[in-house]
Amino acid sequence: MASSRQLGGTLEDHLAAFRRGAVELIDERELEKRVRQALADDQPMRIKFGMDPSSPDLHLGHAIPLFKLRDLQALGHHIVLIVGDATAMVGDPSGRSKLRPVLTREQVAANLETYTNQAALVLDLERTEIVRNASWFDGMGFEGILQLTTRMTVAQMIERDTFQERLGAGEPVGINEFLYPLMQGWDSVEVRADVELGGTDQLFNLLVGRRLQEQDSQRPQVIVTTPLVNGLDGRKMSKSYGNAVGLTASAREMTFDLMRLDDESMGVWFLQLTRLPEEQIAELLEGHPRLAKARLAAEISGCFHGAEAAAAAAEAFNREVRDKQLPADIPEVHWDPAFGSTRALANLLKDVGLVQTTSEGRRAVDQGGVRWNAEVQKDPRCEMPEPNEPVLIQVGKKRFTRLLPAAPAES
RNA sequence: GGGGAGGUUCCCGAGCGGUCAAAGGGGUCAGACUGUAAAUCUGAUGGCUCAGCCUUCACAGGUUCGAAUCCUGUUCUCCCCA
Repeated sequence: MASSRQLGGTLEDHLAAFRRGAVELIDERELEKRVRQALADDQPMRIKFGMDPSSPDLHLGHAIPLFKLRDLQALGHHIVLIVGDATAMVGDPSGRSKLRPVLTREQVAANLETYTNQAALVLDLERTEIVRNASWFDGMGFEGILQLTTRMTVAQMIERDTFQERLGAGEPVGINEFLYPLMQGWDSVEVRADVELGGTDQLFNLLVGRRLQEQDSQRPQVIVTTPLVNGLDGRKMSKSYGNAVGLTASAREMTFDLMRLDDESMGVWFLQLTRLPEEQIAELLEGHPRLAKARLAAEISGCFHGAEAAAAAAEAFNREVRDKQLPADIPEVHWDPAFGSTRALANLLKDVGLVQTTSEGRRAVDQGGVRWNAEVQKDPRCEMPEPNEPVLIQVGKKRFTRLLPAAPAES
C-alpha cells in the first residue's frame, strides 16, 4: 500500500531536492545510485548535518542547509542533527583566518538550547534525530582520541587551505584545530551517515568523514555542500560583522534588513532561502529589482512569521523608508528631572537613550543629523527646555524617540 | 635549548623620546545622491562638566622635565637553527 511507504516522491524529486543550490555533490552518480536503492527498498537515507553551538545565535546563512534538510525530510528521509557540543569546544577552523578561542563546557551548554530552538524554526524536530556528539566523545578517553589521531597525517591535514594560508602568513594554527576535522568525520561513522550536508567551507571536514567511514568499512557518505551567502554588505555573513539577519529577527527586522541587500545577491538568496521554482526566480530577477527584493523579503519573512506579519512589515517599510513617514511605534520617554546636570542637547540625547555617549550625541548634532520636532539642531550645547508637549527627537534616519512631559508623580 | 621578529585605538596596519588620542585602509555613524539598495562623493569616528581635562598603544615596574616610542621582568604569537 502506498500509504505505508516511508519515502514519497519520484527519483527526480529526490535528486532535485539534493541538487537545488548545491555547490558540490560528491559524488553525483553515487548519490543517484543510493537514492534509487533507497526508493526501491523504501528505506529513508540517513542525512547528517552538524551544528556547533559556538555562538549564541543562528542567522539566515545557517538556514540554507536547514531548508534543504526540510525538503529532504518532507520526502521522507531521516535527518540526523548533530549538536556539536564536543566539537564546539575545539573550535572549527573552517573559514577562519584566526586561531579560535576554546569554548568552555558552560558556554557551549548555554548555547545549546537556543540552537535547537532556532533550528526548529525551519526543521520539524519531532521527526528529526538529535544527538550531541559529546555523547560519544566524552566516553572515548585518551586512548580513543589517540586512535583517532592516527588516522591522518600532518601532511594530509595541512593540505587544507585555511591551514595553508595561516601557515603561509605566519599565523598561529593550534594543534587542537587538527582534531576538529577528525571529530566531525568521526561523527559520520557514529551515525552511519549516508549523506552529509555542509557549507562549502566544510568540504575538508566532510571529506574526512568519507575517509574515516571507508576505514571502518562503511560506505562513504555522499557530500552536498551549500554556498555561504554573503551578508547584507557583501562580506561573508557573520554575527561579528553585524551584517547577518538572525533567525529570531522579527518580521520587521527581517524585511528592513533584506531590503538593504545588494541587487547582485538576490539570485542566490532566492535560490537558497526560498522554495520558489527556479523559473519563477529567473522571472522575478528580470523585473524591477525593487519588486524582486520586496518579494524576497516577503518570502523569507513570511516563512518565519507568516504572510500577514510579512505584509505588515512590508507596508511599514514602504511607509517609513520609501515615503519617509514616521514609524508606527516610536519609543516614548518621559522627561525625568534626573536627566543630567545639564540639559544640553547632546547630553539629553544620551539620557533619552538615542545615543550611547555624549560625544556621539555631540557629533550627531554637529553633523546635522539631529532633529527636534523636525527642526535640524546645530548646537550640541543648546539647552533644551523641559517639554510641555510631546517632542519628537530624531537622530539620523532611523532613530526616533518621543520625549513626553514628566510623568505625574507616583502616589 | 639557541637566535631573531613581533603584540598599537572595533578590525587590519603605520608610528619608534616631545608637534600622538596616535597616519592610511576597512567597518560604523552622519550628510548628499538613489529604486529600498549597491556603487560613488563629503564629514565624523576614546571619554567627559569640551578652546580644557581624563583614560588608551600586551602586563608590571624603571629611566626621563616628558614614553606607544628607551631599560628590566612577565606573558602571548611568529620565524630560523637544534
